[in-house]
Amino acid sequence: MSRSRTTDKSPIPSVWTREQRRTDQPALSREAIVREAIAMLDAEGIEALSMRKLGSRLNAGATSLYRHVATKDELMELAVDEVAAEIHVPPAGGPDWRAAVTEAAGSFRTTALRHPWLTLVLGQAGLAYLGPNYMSFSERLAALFTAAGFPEPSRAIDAVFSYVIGMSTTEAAWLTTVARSGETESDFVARLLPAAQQASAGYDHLAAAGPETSAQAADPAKLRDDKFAYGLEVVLDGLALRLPK
Amino acid sequence: MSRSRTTDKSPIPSVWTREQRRTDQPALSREAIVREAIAMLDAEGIEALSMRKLGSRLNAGATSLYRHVATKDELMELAVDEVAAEIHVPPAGGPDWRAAVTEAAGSFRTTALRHPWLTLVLGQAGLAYLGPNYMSFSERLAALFTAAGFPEPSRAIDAVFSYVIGMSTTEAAWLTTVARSGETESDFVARLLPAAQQASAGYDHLAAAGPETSAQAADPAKLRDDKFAYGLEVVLDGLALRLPK
DNA sequence: TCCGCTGTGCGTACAGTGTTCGCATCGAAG
DNA sequence: CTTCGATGCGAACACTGTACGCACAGCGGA
Repeated sequence: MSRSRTTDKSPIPSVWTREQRRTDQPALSREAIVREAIAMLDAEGIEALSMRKLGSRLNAGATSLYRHVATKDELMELAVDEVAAEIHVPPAGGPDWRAAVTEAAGSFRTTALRHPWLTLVLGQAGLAYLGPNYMSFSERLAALFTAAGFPEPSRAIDAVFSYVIGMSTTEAAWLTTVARSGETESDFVARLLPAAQQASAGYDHLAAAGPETSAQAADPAKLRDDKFAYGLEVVLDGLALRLPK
Repeated sequence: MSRSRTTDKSPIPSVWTREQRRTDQPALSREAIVREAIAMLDAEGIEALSMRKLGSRLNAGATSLYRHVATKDELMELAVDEVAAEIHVPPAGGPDWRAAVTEAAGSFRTTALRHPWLTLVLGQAGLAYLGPNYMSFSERLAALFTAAGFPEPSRAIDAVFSYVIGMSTTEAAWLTTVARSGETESDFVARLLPAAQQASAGYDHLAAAGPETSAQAADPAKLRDDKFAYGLEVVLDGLALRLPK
């Protein structure tokens, strides 16, 4: 049933078969494990990832994974760092620092929404930000903000990216709940609307201020984009005031 | 071993004994369960909470809890809402909206740091923000921002509190890792310093911009306070620009 | 050719987890 | 006294992460 790399005590040990194995079933390796884990996390969510399922996806036993990864937590940190490589940060020194930061922030957000488990792990993670890709992400940010002329670049970065992380976390949680419902975001919003309105009955200011009008159920994704952009502009405006003129 | 409300088929059923039971061992109730769950979460962290342990803490079997709570996830949402009541929001209409928002933001942060599992659950939560306490928290915020004169109060709230949530999540994750180490924050920082410096070797801007100088290991808590306050000022400055003058 | 050695896979097992089910018990209502 | 709905709970199910020890493959040296 469970078969390892060798099909069955290969009768004719030739270079061909061995080559084929190498590419066809690339053995168990840290990279392959992390890659497959990310695929599972993206497809089925964080609570669906178990070492046993991951193992059988790789045609391996669950405990074989532990030869390449110390623990499941470590695997999660590796996954975080792998995904951190997807975040794009424009080169430092460009003419328009706001555009560059906006690009980096947006790239973080889309990455976090593409991998909705990212923020969850970041919220638990021991020291996920010590991984090479996350470090290089931080380094490029530092370069960007330093070149922009901020006297305390790390404080500026923390301000912007705390906002970005907070918003992305909230959005990712929302999208996960939507996904679990099996509906489209619009349908889910429409179905949730009465409950939300009932829950906010008696809260005058919430009802007046809230965006829970049915007109906006039309394109919730655009609404989220706008909300993110708005808050980001707010933070960047606040930061601009601190730039030595 | 495990004993229920009745000590042992009480021989003399009197009002006294019954009264005593009522107050002494307040039976299993949703409130008691949630309260004890929060105590466990605060004391031992989110991964230490299991239905069995919680049950035995309440002198009850694990499965008895399910009479009062549908599922563990639901219990977590109840815990979140319970804790949301601790967040203080000043009354709307005061003369200094910045001070009021600063107070609310700070109260959210200290609550999140007092219950480091809060942000974790918020990041997973289906619709935790529909609980009564969280709703009333949102309502008071809406009142505050509306009275301050913001044309789009919900956007302003989202901007500020995305920042607050992001920063609090990061801090809570950090504090959890520190707590797991069993050391004080200062000691942990000191011990981590060489590793961090080695990890950032070769990253020029990180080394220059980062706060990883040993001088600051002295009072890390104050450093965090300052960082939070700084970012909050940034966001509030950006928001102030949008206030109709 | 054989011998060990090292690295890798995995079957088994352990101590837990959330949750379901059916039975026992109990206080109050009729 | 009987009946009934609410409550507690022991046993069980299907999982989980992971430690341990055995099996075997490939390899460098004798």
